[in-house]
Amino acid sequence: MASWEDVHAEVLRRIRARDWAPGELIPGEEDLALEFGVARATVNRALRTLAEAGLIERRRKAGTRVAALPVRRATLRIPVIRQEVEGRGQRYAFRLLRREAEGAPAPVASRLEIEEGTPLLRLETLHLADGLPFVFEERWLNPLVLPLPMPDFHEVSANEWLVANVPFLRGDIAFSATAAHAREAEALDVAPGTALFVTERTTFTTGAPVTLVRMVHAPGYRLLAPL
Amino acid sequence: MASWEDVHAEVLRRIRARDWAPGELIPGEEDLALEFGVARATVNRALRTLAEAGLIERRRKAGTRVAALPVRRATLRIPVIRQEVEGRGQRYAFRLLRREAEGAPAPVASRLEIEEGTPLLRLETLHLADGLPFVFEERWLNPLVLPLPMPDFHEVSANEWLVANVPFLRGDIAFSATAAHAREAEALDVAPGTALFVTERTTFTTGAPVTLVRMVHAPGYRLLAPL
DNA sequence: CAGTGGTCTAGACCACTCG
DNA sequence: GAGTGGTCTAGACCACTGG
Repeated sequence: MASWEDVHAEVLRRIRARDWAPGELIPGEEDLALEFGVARATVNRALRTLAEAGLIERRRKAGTRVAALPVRRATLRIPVIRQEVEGRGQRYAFRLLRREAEGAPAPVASRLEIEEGTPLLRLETLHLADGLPFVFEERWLNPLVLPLPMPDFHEVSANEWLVANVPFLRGDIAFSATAAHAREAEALDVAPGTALFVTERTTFTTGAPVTLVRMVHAPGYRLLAPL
Repeated sequence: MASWEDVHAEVLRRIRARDWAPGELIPGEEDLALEFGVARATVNRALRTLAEAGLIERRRKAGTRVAALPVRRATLRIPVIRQEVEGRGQRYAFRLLRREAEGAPAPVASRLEIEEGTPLLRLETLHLADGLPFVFEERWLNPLVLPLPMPDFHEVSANEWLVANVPFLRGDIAFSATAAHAREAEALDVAPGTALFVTERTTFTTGAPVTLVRMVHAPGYRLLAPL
């Protein structure tokens, strides 16, 4: 009866039971430590975890309050595609459809924060699950930041090689819906205009972009996260 | 030069610089504490944070390894729709389009883990940003778990009232793409078949379901998260 | 300027799991 | 069985910020 998880559970219970209402100030760490018979550090750990989950808000001097409108946080796990496919019990394979040097077109340059026309490596890859199209990937790579030797991406997918070999400092990921255009429709073997789920990622190292990738998923794809 | 964030930064640097390669065992907490001149608890905090981010893997007795294929974790912030709209600097409004008691159809019953035909409250809401359709929401509510007095959802949106008034134990959130069917197309004022981004959430308290909600976003919607 | 959370320390015991 | 991470404690100092 003295672990931070016990404290966490009890505080959570009181919030849910509305013993402590939304917006209300709850007792300080010192008081709770005394009440639960634990060290203050233990209470701190429990409350910090609750704050990270968005359920309470903490400010020095002002104390700790139950969040009025808790902003839920969901954590997405983003594995490499091979692991995602194998995790479903399916056989993974991929085909490199295209690989060529090309100057950055305007929309790509803008997203990667570089000049239009900067030399990039353009890859198109089709990922397969049990032999069926799973994801169509269109990728722009900055050759300047890639460690050598760089593979030709026929043996190892760019997706996996990058994750294992090119660290990045910052990046973002965006999800959206799109109507399949001709090339995507052909690759995924669906009718043009089909509604598809899209994942786009940009990553950067210090100052320089690493890659921009757009992954268009086969119909029926769902991205699921616990709340 | 002695905070857990310093240790965190230095370990991260070594991983990125490949001083410690993927899959490799790194020194134990005791050793690192000695090297950095801090207490073991400080090292522990730094390494625990890195493990939560998926960059290292820790096991008792086995030690700590650099993740071979780091499974990136992205944290999504999921605010209520009003906050999302206002956060864009737009004016929020909503219209309750439908509100009626109805038995759970099979797909809904299945997702909520209840019997088909169980009495539920069905709501349809259109959320507006600057007067334009933003999200079309179709919601199934379990009236049994709702605290009284229950509003009629004309003044307060179900979205917001639930977040503030009905705690839940577990739930999940899923994202996908869909082709707008007739009712969604009409509500959002788009052509039927338009590719739209969909968010679906289910939430449960102890044993009982709280709500199932499907939110169809207007075209162009992107869900963005830092990596 | 004083109260609250944020963090650090040194030491200890425990839990898990590899060999 | 022994080594490693997981956690707890008691005490201390610090940083931020509200009144």
